[in-house]
Amino acid sequence: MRKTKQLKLLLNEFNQKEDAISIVELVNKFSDKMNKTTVYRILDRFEKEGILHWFIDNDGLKRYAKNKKKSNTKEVHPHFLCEDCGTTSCIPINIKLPSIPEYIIKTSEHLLIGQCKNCLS
Amino acid sequence: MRKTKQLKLLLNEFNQKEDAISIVELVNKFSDKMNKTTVYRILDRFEKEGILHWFIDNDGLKRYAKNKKKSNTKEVHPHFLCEDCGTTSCIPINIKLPSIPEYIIKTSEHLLIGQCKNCLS
DNA sequence: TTTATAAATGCAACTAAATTGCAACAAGAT
DNA sequence: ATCTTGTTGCAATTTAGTTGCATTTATAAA
Repeated sequence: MRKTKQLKLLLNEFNQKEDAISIVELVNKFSDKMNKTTVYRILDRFEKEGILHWFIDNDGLKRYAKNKKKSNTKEVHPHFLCEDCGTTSCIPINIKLPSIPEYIIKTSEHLLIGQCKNCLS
Repeated sequence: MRKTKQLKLLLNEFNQKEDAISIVELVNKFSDKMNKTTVYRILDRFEKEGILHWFIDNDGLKRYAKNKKKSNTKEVHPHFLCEDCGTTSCIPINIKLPSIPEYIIKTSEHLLIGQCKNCLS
């Protein structure tokens, strides 16, 4: 991966804050710095490289967040969406998956919705 | 709610099969029977009435499924998506939610992805 | 330092899901 | 049978995401 200006800007964004960021948010924020197509493509590359992972939030928007460890193995963890401030973040815990007879579960997505610590005070 | 022809068609569809159905699927299936806007609006009404509930699948598409009990209280249960046949269905079990310090969890969405019983045989 | 080249970007056009406003229609109450 | 208003159809619009292609640029090699 070439270290382009655009790539550095996006990488920096994810290093600044831990939260999951929607593509739309990034496209808007950097609309004067890079083309929206570029945002999509860089995020796609980051995901393939194991730097970011993504999930679909309850609005149907794709959100990206940093991976804790640089590994290709996708760690299953829930994401938390604060109804008040809209912040979405990774929750570093394990969800105990039920085993369902006659079904094979390969992966899963978990979105917890409520109020975050900032909005509770 | 008026019992229109279009409403009956959609209601019947959900009574026929238990699976969660994407709006896109319904719009296509009934393209000669009703306008796509009508599909969206009827589903919206069904949800408000507590007949259906919805969730976003991993493609970002909205899917609707029948509620077990006619109640406004949203029951939390996981949904299962079969990677092979694309079938998406409600799994009638309880997911044990972790309690996260300083967070309040009001509701949650769980999407399990793998192979369903039909595709395993 | 210059050159070559493949990766990356910008742009414009496009697809597809979902929404909106408004006129026309029809369910069902009176 | 008529009236009222909930409901539908239609066309236009919004928004997320994708694609093809020409241009640019990071970086490795000369």
